[in-house]
Amino acid sequence: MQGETAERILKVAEALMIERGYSAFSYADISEAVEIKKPSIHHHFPTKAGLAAAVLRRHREKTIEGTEQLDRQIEDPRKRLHTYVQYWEGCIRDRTVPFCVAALMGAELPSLPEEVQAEVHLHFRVLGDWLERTLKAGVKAGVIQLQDSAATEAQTLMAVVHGAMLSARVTGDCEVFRLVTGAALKRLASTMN
Amino acid sequence: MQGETAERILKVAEALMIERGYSAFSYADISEAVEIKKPSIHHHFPTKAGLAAAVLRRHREKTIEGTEQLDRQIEDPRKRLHTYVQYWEGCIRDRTVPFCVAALMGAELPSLPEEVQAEVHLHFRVLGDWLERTLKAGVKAGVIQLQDSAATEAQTLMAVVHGAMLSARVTGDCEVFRLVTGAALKRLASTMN
DNA sequence: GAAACCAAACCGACTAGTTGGTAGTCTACT
DNA sequence: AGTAGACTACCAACTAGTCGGTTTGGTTTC
Repeated sequence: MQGETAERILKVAEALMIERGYSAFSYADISEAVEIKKPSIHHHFPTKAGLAAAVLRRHREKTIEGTEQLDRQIEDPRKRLHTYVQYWEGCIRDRTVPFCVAALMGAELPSLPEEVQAEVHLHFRVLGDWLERTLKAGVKAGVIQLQDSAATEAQTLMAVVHGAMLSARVTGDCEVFRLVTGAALKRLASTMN
Repeated sequence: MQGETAERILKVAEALMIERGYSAFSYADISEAVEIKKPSIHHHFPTKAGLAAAVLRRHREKTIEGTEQLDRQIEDPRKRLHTYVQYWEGCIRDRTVPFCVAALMGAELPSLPEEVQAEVHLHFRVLGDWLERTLKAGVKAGVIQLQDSAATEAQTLMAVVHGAMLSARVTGDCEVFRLVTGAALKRLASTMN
């Protein structure tokens, strides 16, 4: 769909958005990192809102791709959730992706352009749906037990992951993420497992 | 400690920070809302970083005051936690304080001035400590049961609250906050209660 | 195979508006 | 007289975005 430069811009923009949020990153920052002049960025992404929306679209597509891969490759739904959480643990630990872009944009939601807001909404729905489906599959397979509705438990898991991310960012220590998400997953495990 | 105008500036600044985050609010915005010219704000708060730090300091003091009041007025530690969560539920529902300033600043942490970062760190420590103390008191009183260390459960509760706040902001619906935090508190309740 | 053409990529120079912050002045109250 | 609070008038730096023009690589046409 798009060239190599556009891809590099998207990657840098994502990193900057994760580090600083929407309003604290600028085309000048990207210009420096990509080693391309500012107007050239506008050539690829005419507006900042469009660029941010593109970053989130790409992130959502990767999320969908990733979860579908988990669905295919791992039979046990409980292990799928475990792998999903471990993925984030790795990203936070090695500081490559220390936060979820969509979650960060969610925190800033009211001040975002509508087109960006829409992408954030979509990501939360997509992720919530996958978690709920996976929890239900786990119950069916007898490896997960729920104390509330699957919808509520899915929202809880999402909240725990996002909240633990936040705590990890603030403390600068991935350990709190590991402990908190680990406890949440343990609680979902069926007793006979 | 400070005059009435300074207090009004702090209130408006807090509201703006909650709505937009650190870098997306400006002295011009405050100027408009407080109906005072921009340089007059600098008279009270010379730098933006100092103003933000003051907002967080005030927020932390109110948090400490509030939790101490809970400790005094409510005997049952489980009910103290319940009241704490209900307080936020009310704030989110009536849209007066739809998010925790410190949590939002935490999300933006890497791009914040050091003096603001320090205040964010403090808030997370203060809140985490109170939650842990209260959980331990609940165990002692036999109204709370823990499946992990008090420290981990405290961090979990904090993560759940922050994550649920985020989901409520993104969905624009307080209900998800109620459901998720409600489930978390229910899980802590001792069986014989 | 060279000439002509084209679209995409790129860039220097610029705009209008905003940012946090400063200097100096005026006024009201102690 | 001194001080706190507010003001007008600035500033340099930065913001997203525009303009017109150049370079580039590939495709068509003769």
